[in-house]
Amino acid sequence: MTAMHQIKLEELESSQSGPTNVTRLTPQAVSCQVCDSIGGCLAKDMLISHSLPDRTLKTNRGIKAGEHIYREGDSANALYVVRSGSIKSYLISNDGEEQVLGFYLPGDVFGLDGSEELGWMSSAITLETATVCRLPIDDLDEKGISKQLLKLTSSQLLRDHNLVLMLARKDADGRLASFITDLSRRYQSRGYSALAINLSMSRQDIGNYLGLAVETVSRTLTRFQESGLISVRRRSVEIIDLDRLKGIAGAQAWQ
Amino acid sequence: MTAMHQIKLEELESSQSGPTNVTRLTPQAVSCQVCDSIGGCLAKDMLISHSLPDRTLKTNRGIKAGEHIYREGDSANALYVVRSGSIKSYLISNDGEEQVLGFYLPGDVFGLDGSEELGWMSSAITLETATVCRLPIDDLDEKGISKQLLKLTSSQLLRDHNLVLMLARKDADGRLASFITDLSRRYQSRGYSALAINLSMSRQDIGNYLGLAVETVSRTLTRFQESGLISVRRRSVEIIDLDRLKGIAGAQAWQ
DNA sequence: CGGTGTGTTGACAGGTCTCAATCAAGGTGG
DNA sequence: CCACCTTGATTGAGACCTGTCAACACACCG
Repeated sequence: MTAMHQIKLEELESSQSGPTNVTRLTPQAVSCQVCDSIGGCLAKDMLISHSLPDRTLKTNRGIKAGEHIYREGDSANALYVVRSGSIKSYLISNDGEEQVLGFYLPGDVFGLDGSEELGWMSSAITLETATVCRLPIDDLDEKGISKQLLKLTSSQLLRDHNLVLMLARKDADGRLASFITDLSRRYQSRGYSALAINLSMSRQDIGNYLGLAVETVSRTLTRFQESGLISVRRRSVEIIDLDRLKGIAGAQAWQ
Repeated sequence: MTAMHQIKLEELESSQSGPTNVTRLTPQAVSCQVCDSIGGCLAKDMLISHSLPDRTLKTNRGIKAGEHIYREGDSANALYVVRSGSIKSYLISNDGEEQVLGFYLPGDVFGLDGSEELGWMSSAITLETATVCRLPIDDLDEKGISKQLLKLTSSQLLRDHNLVLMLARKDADGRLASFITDLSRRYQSRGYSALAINLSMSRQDIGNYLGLAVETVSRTLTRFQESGLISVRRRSVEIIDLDRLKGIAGAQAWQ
């Protein structure tokens, strides 16, 4: 299982060690200290506050779109932080259907839903070229880190609870409005524009995530546009009336 | 915040220190070693494998129905294990609506969705007279326990993912069938009957949990009965055709 | 006995899914 | 360079499931 990841990383390295890597300014793996991540990094805070060795955090650059970071069942021996790009988390139910569980943006921690013994409960795949940092579990097993770990996992649980709240209580309009305003909020908190969003996921993925048919996603977005809420052209969404959109989004769990 | 719990426990103690407690064979707080819990106890395994002090685990007996174990926002300074009875976990969205997140049966660990800093993300309330064990976080912060912690939290995440899967992909029949077969499976694994279930939660709670109107819950259960799948009379459910019920329940995440 | 909370049953409207066709964009090979 | 195919996204029509509103039945309890 560990070998699988190693192979993946080696493939990446070799695929990047062509004539092009002469122009690369940063090596494939960089240390935490020199990370230029915008908007802070949970992992960095965690490492610094526990003065863990710098080797703990390795960054893998340029993972191509559609590559897996880990797969369901792999022995979960690390946590990950998104540095650039976006990641889709999903599971395959025992009847073979996919269920999208969430999307991770730069700064997000993912990979918490697994253990060495039971393996990961989900798979993680890049939606576009991405950079992720890897924190091996073995390096995290220091005294005093349990509380940090519970803080991370409870953030993930809050995320899931918001999804449950959405699926259980909202109609298609509320779900799409929540989805868009959530992306807007998260991008803004990372220093990006709050109103110009470039979707990295397909309508299929959005519908799957929100428990809606693709047709409903498409129709609802069109109706939002006709109502002057947003302007949408394929993967690019511009928010025109954020306040009204938030109103339609409605309830969420207290953050 | 911690005071709130202390008060609650003291109230419990005093409310039980009447003439009746003469007949009680066990004290209000018992140690982990003498626990007669059926079907194993995750907490016990955890304590023993890390040889934590016995004082770590205290049991609170006879919490009355409708009492809170903890509330949203309280500083999360402990994990809990159900010893008897059943617990409902829920949150209040920022528009004041309740969302039920899950039900915990004897042996289940709950209270993982919180941190000292951010507080609990949900509330936990007893659905009937219950006994729970309390594991203070401070006592869990030993070297080598991170993996155990991740195993517990990933179990909780699997639970949530199954709920998401259900809400996103299943119709009313599938949700109710899943709900019943899940209870059946969990009761069986704890040594209880797999076919005779006594629901501790109201139709309201079930509907809220499954994202359905109470009327739909009622109607669906009636239809299940008419189809010879189950026999239902108020809170007691008898499973007649478990295989067919599992067929209707359909997909779930791999356990 | 009435009151209250809980659960059941009925009628109806409406939102969403399914099935289908069409359109736009990108890639491939001749 | 263009025809062709593939994939993703949009739009339309109809059926069906589920929510809403309402009335009623049942158990529990003062």
